Amino acid sequence: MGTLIPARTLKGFRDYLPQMMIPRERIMEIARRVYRSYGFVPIDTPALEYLEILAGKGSEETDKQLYRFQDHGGRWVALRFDLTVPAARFTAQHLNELGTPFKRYHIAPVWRGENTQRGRYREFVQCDFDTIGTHSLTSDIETTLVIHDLLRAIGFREFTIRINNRRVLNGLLERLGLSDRAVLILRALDKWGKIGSEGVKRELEEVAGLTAEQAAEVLRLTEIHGDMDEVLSRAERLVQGSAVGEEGVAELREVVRGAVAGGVARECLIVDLAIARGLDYYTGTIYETFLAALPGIGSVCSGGRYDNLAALFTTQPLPGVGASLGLDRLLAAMEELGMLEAVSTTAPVFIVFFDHQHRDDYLRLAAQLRTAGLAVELYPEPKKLAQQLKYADRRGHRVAILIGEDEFRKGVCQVKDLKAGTQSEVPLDPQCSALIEHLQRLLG
RNA sequence: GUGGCUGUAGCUCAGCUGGUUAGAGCACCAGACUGUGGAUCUGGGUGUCGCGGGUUCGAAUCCCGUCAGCCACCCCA
Repeated sequence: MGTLIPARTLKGFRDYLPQMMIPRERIMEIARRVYRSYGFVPIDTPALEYLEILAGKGSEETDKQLYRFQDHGGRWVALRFDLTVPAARFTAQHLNELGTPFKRYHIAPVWRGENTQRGRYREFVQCDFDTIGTHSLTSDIETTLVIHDLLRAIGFREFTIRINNRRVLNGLLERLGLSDRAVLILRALDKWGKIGSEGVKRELEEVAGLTAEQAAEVLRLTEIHGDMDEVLSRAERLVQGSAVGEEGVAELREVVRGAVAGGVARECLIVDLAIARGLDYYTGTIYETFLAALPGIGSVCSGGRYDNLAALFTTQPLPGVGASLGLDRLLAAMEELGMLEAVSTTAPVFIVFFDHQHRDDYLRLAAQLRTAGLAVELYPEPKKLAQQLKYADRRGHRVAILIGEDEFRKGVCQVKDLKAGTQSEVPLDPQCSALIEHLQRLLG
């Protein structure tokens, strides 16, 4: 008798049980459907890349979080920490076959060796979509529309897409002569929602070394709230004199107007001059999306515009814009909000197994129903009826079909609605057309 | 990565300052009910007290280490 190996998973890595995997796949399917409805096309890339492809591409922080090691051939390799850098490499490598603008989506796991927390894992799935190879703000607008459609399709009504433009921030900092400290300032500013004006002011002065007057100027960004048009005009005054800043405000105005014209509900869209996060490569529009019911979990869909994604891989400039839905974080939120139905079956129809003599009949019936597009599970053995029904009920099957000796003799079947508890007798013709019709009506 | 909290049954937890065979509710399994689930009743504990070591006559309880989860920082999806 050997020693058992403890069954366990690594910190930040998880198993997915059916009741988790079913909604997970459902959301991935929704994301695919929404992306495709805008003409985005799927791609995939390897999980593992040459280290030099990934190292130093995000921020200092993502560099630290990079899983890296030598492979069996002595090559230095790393697991991708996002899908954007691999997309840059991919686009540079296949540019001639792709042509621009290139709209791709990519749903795949990424890895970051950081400390874990609720909604924060070391392996998680991102659902990216990007439009590469165009400067047009139409694509920024479309990105907003996709985020909006996506969250609505998943079932959210109350969420806010916070939108800003890096140029607005850069313009303001330029005007204040603080461009060299942009990173520190944006980092401090970004904490506003958490530590408040006083906290940000302190950090601006102590960490970024701003004077009290400069800090106050920067903080004015956070004081601008309310109506979008009002926010935009005030932003305009704030950056007055800076060409970059004025350009940023103009872009922001155009994107917001376009998004509303394209169908984004006004209450879902907020111009928030204080959002600054995102990886260092963003240069224009930036997006963050928060759930009204659970803002604490962080942004569930972030992104932005970058001027030159693939500068390190090709001399050809490749601007682009896109965003990424954090599937695992979103699911953690939905679980906390009780939005996940406890279903652990993928087949709405359940066939009770009465009698071994009739196995072929059950198999034939199941096949006919599947041909009609219905997902059907046949219980594998003639256990007690009560147990089979209990099993079907627990799993979340919607209807059970009962055919025993009596039914076979009469040429009918019992169709039991497991949710309503009602049952009706349906004739069994050779094509099962009456049954199929009945089931389709029952299942909507 | 830094600091803190937690870890007892499938789940939520109780188990006082160390003391005999480790408990509750829910869930689960079996039966009452060999053709009707969610209800009721009866029966069943389903457990390496996360793991390893130490202190002790004796450890779920105290100490150290480790693994994991959570919280804050950091950063981010």
